[in-house]
Amino acid sequence: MKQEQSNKLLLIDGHSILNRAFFGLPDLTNAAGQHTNAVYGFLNIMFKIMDTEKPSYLTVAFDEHAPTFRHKMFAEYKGTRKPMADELRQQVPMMKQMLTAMGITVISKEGLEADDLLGTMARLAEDQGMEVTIVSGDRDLLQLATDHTKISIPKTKKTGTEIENYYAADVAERYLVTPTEFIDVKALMGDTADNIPGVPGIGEKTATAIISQYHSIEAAHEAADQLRPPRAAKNIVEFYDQAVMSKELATIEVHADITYDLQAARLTDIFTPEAYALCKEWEFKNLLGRFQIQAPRNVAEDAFSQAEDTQSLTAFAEELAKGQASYIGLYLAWRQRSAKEWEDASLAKDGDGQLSLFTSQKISEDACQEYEIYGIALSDGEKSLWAPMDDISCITQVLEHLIAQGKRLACMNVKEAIKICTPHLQERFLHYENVYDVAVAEYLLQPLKNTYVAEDLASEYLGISVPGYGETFGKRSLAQALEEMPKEFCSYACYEAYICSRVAGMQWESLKEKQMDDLYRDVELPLIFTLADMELEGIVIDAKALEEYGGRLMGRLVELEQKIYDEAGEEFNINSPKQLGLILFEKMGMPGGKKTKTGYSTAADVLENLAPDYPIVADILEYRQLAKLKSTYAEGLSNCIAPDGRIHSSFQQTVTATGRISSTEPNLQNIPIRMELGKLIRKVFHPKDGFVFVDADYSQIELRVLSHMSGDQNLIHAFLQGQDIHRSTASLVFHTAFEDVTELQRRNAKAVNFGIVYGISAFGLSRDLGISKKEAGKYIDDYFLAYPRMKEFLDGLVAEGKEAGEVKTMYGRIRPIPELSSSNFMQRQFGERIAMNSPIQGTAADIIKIAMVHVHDRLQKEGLASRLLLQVHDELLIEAKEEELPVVKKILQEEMEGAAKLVVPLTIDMHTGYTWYDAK
DNA sequence: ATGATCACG
DNA sequence: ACGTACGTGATCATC
Repeated sequence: MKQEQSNKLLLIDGHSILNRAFFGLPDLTNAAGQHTNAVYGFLNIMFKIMDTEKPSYLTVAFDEHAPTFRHKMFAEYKGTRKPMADELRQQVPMMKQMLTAMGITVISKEGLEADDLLGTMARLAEDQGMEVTIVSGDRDLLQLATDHTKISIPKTKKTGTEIENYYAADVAERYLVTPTEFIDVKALMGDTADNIPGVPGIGEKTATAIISQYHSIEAAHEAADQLRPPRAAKNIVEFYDQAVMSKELATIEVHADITYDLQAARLTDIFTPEAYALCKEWEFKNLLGRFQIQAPRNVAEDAFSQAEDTQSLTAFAEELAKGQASYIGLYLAWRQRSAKEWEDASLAKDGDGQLSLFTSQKISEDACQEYEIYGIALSDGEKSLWAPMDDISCITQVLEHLIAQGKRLACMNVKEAIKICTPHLQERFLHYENVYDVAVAEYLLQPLKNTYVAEDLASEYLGISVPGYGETFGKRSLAQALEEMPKEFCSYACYEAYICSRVAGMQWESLKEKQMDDLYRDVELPLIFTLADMELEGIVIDAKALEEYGGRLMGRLVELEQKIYDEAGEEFNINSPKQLGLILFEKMGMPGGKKTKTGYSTAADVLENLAPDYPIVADILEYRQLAKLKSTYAEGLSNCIAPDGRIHSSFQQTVTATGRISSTEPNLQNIPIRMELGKLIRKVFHPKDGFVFVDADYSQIELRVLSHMSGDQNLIHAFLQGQDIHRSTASLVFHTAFEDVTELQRRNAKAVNFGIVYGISAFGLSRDLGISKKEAGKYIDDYFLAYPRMKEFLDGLVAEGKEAGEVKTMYGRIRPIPELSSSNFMQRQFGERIAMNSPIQGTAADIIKIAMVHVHDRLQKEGLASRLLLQVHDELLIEAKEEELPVVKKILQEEMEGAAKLVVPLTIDMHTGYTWYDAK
């Protein structure tokens, strides 16, 4: 950023602004669990002022010891003096680190408050003819305002940050006293937060009135007999010494004994690579745009060579193969066609008879049909190379060659590489041993990150800054980027390969340190292959049946819509919660269950309470249900059917905080089952000809995991006896003989069991059961009496979470919990529930992942045609060849139940059928 | 882009 | 005094 020459000095009251930012912004944390909101807010305020002021000099002043600046900070915070919040304290050194990285002068001095530093520097600078701006959230600084020193006070408002500016004249206008007199006003009225006693009985109004007339405490004292409120007059005399002392305390030092080298505070470019790296690390994505940094040159640009043809690529690859590097970074560029493009392609080809290209058979023969390949980047951790290439066989040739040399391929997305490189019927040349997924490994180390991209890894592991895809290419697709910015594209691809190759080894060491190397090697990495095959396989959908289903919904929806309009007396958008709320609660005057920030809540549980009294509500509920089924499932699924007649959902391995996998485009993990009408959707999921579905789901896996991890004998006993677990809980909690447990008792006990797994809270349980919080609390107490080890275990998890900042599953998967160190009670409470839930949910997730890998590998090893298609958290769906049915069932039973050795047995329920509906 | 709602485990 | 059950993703409306 080019600085205009000016004689402007910007001074920032560091702690004050940091504090402002901290309380003005919601708690932000980065993936590493660091709190960042204050630093982020500070930078925003600083940039905003710099943009308008364009100063040539800048200095930030801090108090020497953070706790000594306690004062005004918490004055606005209910007047109580708490220790500085931990989340804020942590950010003080971070802020200084950022400022230092930006080359900004940071000043602090033992025994001096920031106020005194600011005052002194301002005077020094003004004496040298500078224009000074002091930024602070503290109005006490107004006493420093002159004709050449401006006090800027940022205000965080809804619309953004607004800044109030005060020169001496502005102070006089706003407060009716001069900046110097402002001291006397404060001395009279006092300030508890600052330990300034003031004069009793004199508040802001009286103080201002007195000083604006007499201009100083001394003068007011002399004229005490004329002072207006008699009580003030009396007290000014009686407490005169105290008033004088207060004035001394309130006065900011402007001649402090410091050396301040103005020239050293001259601004150069603050957008340095170091600052950029910090912005990346702390995830200040909005600020990155301010940095002009292009691909940094510290990775030796000239090391990148560009190959135009396959031959030179092969030559380079051979060269790489001879090298010593144990990891070869790999970056495959691909673009998955959208459903729309498939549609267009099919239509276009329809006329000239090439539709067969997109039939199911063709695709299963050569899954690469799905991709457009643009090229490949390779790196050995020193040199990198990008080779444009659209023929997958050239790529596989090179990779096979590298693998034959014993190299390991490290890349950002092994699953896609597998899908691209491994046509179904060919023997797979990518194996567990010769690939390494940098993103999946990073997910284990930092499971809370939103994205796993090379540039973040570069700054974390290598300390270098690389622009992200969007920074260079904006919203361009890969194809557009390659077309319009070939040079940058080359650089980008090369960097990605370079980073993967460099990071892999370091990351592996981190995994070992954190004792997650086994988890990675034995579970997550093999799982990549399992998921790739599941995605390639897809699941057959009966498109016609799906359309009929949608049609049926449509018919009823039209009826309901009209009925609702009639009942409401007008037409409106039933899908709009806002409009619906107005109709129900204002126009029709229903008793307002008020909720949500934006207005009335119209959520199902609210409407259900109204349904018995208002027929329209029942219709709306039915309408909602049908609309959901139609848009999300009937239409949503239909849009995802590939030309092969199947749906190829994506399974995400780096998304959830607990270690579960998730499913997208479409989500096949939330297909309706609870309501019969929704469950019917499952009839459109078919096995292919000659195959049959086998669906196996774990029975109570989370409670079994809990019984194992807690070691509670009562829970273990129930599982060992094969008892109905909710009935058993009811029996123990309600002191009822097992056989005499009522349905209601069982239902309540079931809710309690859920509560335990979720991280119990009386409120949550009471809401779920529709009972009072007190009753719910009693249930919980009784539960812990019945299961003595359970409280100990759950408290232990919370303690562990607080101690280590993270909790672990049985297999060592970690879940950081920054919420536990929050000063916000609710946040902390949330953290405690996470600490209780994550090890349980996560261990169950680990176990089914192990089962998936084992099932997948056995199907493969035993040469079966049956395939694993879906995972739904505690359930696996297999498409089994009919002849293989017995062996498939055996495999499922053995591998799912044998996936973990717990003190209680793991059991599954299994069903077969010719639709997913029938297999449940 | 965000919030509300609702589908699943 | 506060205001909550844990984990996801898709859709629609609204900003």
